Amino acid sequence: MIVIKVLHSGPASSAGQNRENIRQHNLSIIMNLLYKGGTLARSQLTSVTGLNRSTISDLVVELEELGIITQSEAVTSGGVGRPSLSVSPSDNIVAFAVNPEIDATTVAVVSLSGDIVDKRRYPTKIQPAAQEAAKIAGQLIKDLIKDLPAKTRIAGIGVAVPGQIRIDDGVVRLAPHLNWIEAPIAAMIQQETGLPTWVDNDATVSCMAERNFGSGRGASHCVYLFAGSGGIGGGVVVSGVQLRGAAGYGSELGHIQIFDSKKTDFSGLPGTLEALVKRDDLLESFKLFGATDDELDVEIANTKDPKVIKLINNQLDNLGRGIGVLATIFNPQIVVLEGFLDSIFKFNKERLLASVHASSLSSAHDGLIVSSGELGTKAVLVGAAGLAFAPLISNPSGTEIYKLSKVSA
Amino acid sequence: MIVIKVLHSGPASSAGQNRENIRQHNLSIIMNLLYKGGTLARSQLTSVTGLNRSTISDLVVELEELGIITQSEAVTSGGVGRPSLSVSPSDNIVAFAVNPEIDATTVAVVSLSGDIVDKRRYPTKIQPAAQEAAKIAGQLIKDLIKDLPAKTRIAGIGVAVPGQIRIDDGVVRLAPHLNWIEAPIAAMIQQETGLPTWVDNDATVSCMAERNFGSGRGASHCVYLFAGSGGIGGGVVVSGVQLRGAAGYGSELGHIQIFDSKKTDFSGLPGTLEALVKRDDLLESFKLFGATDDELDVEIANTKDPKVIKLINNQLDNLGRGIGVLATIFNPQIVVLEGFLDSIFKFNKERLLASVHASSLSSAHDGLIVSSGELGTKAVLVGAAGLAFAPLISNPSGTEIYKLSKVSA
DNA sequence: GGTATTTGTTGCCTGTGACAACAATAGGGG
DNA sequence: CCCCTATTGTTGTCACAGGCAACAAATACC
Repeated sequence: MIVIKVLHSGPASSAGQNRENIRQHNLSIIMNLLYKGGTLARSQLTSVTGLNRSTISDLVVELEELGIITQSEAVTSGGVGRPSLSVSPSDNIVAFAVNPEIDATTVAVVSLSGDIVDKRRYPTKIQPAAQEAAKIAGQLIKDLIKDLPAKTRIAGIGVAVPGQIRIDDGVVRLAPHLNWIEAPIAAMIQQETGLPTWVDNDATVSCMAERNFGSGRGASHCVYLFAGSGGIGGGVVVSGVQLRGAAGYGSELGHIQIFDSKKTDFSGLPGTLEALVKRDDLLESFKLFGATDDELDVEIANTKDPKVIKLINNQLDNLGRGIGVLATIFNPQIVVLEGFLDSIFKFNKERLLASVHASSLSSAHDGLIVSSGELGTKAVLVGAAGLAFAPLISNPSGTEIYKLSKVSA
Repeated sequence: MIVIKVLHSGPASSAGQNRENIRQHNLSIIMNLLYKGGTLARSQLTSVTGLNRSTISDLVVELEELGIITQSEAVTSGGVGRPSLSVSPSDNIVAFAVNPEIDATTVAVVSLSGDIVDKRRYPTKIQPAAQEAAKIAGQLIKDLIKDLPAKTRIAGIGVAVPGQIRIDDGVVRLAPHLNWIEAPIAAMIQQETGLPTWVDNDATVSCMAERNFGSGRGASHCVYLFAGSGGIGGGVVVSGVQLRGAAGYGSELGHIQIFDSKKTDFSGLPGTLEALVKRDDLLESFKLFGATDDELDVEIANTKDPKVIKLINNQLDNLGRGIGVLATIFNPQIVVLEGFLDSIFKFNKERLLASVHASSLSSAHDGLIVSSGELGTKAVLVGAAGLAFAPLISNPSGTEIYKLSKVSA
């Protein structure tokens, strides 16, 4: 039996545990392991959960009957004794991931095992209004459904928005780059499709994706920094749980003030990480306006211009300071960098690490890993889909899953 | 039944829940509620936990037989129907709190309900070595035991140290002001007393005390900032759980860099909160070397010297910036200030709040409460005792409690 | 004093995981 | 090739803990 170390803090919830909760909890534990781990042997489930063989058997059969996992005799090879059955998340369960951006809205079909099955991107000339984005998403989802096998079932829709989200009711409080204010995007998309929809911040869901499937796999404490055309977003995992804050507006890591500078970020705050590590500054130095992240990445990797190098180094120093502050606060196992932050990191890793070390206590940065994201642009889509899978994972037997016909409008 | 909202993050632990765990969990839930809430009616326990009346009855009887709670017919008055029985943590269960400081080592007897029953302070001319502090603590504990009722039972010893702690083995990695390095203080005190001993950072335990019994009562997200002669320490509660970091060295909030300044803190980092909000600077301006926090508090409240006021205002601006950064990251319900940070806060609350607002997004500081600590110097002792109560609370039926004779050496 | 309301108590029921025994399947050694 | 060991799946039984219903107890209100 795994001993749960609870030191001083006590249970997070005050809810009592009754019999139904146990079953639900144990089903959830298994789904969670399968979601993050992909295919696992039943014997592994037994040893990791500490539950009895017969109990695992019972639980797995129930999940199989619910149609959300599959069992196979796929030989895992090796070892004495009777080979254990393999258990996998069902390929037939998918979620839609929606990501509205300034210049396009993207929708992906993501399987329960975390793979992107299909993807559509709908470019827009200017940033879409919320209602417009919802319409685009609805249409793309209907298009995508046509190509899905008939037996596919849908967990729901997850939306990743670059802005501040009230996750309780799925309203975008403020998305400055999209120019959305108090936009009930979840309700709008639900209206278009008839499918249950959840929303969260893009960096937050990307963080969870990297934690579950990418560089941060298995980390209990993980800091994620993402930078694209919309500034710097951040996500944090603390003790395995996403940091959201009391009202859900936490982990705005781009907006922490680290220097005296009068340079302001998009929200008007001076001296913040986002103000001092700016993608636009790099684009300007390259005279590369409107470039994609990939193009910028190549430029950075190949530059020999001393002025540009000086700029990059300066940004690395500033980024290192920001990471140092976050390391001092969170003492994470890993800091994951994505977007052009990763590009400049790869340009001169030593410089960034030196800056991190100069900006934090040794206890905080000893053993700290700074790493590129593994998932790249997939992170935000896989993470958004995770929003829709969450209810299914936390309550497998009590969560509805929908047939394709639910949407055929 | 209370619905536990688990969004996207999944269970923190992968351990399965078997029958024993349920019982333990439910006993723990009740102990946790009683520890934080003091006396509660059985009917309250029923409604808060969502468990059945008969189940609560069963659980409470078991806890009573274990001798860690008491039931009484104390009338809570009011309301129709049969009056509910009152349930309270037993007064006979205590823990010892040890707090080694530069100029003295303090030991307190703290009851399970969070009251300080007795206290001894042993002044030292210079900072004590770890072994010396352990000896002092051992002696004070033996002295305190003489005055305790014979029926008293001891949960253990909690030690709060101003430094970086490896909580797994109770070793102080580094306590700069005490000049301790790799000091196994838990083992030393356990050796002196024969009682199980836990150690943690002083600000961390104080934070938990304020969260459980003080200004932060009931907050799911709470930031705590403490400043004494040993610089600025911090603690954070995230989703009801203390932030510790991967290796346990997190929440060093005094060491976050917020400005360009070349002023360094005690650890040598420039531009940190601790470097820019310095107690010594105030003492110097008052020519009040070696003053206590209480004396300093009075001086600050009554000062009319423009130069001093300018200094205080400057510190308030810096402190506000630090709080702004933390609010942006954590989006807490409350920020609790203790020590001279509280003194300058009371001197000009508006100025501090203005600085916080200027240094954070409105989403992060909307509804944010900045507050003085309620517990004052008691916080660190009550919090340290909480370390010793933690095992008892998380596993009431499986944790040993000790008689006084265990220590009589 | 009667009624409604709330809570404690008791006995019984049910769901769920543990456990033991057996079967199945693998590798290794003679 | 057979036997032994090791591991895992399966099945039936058991025990435990919480739910539930009925009743008793204690209060407020009319």
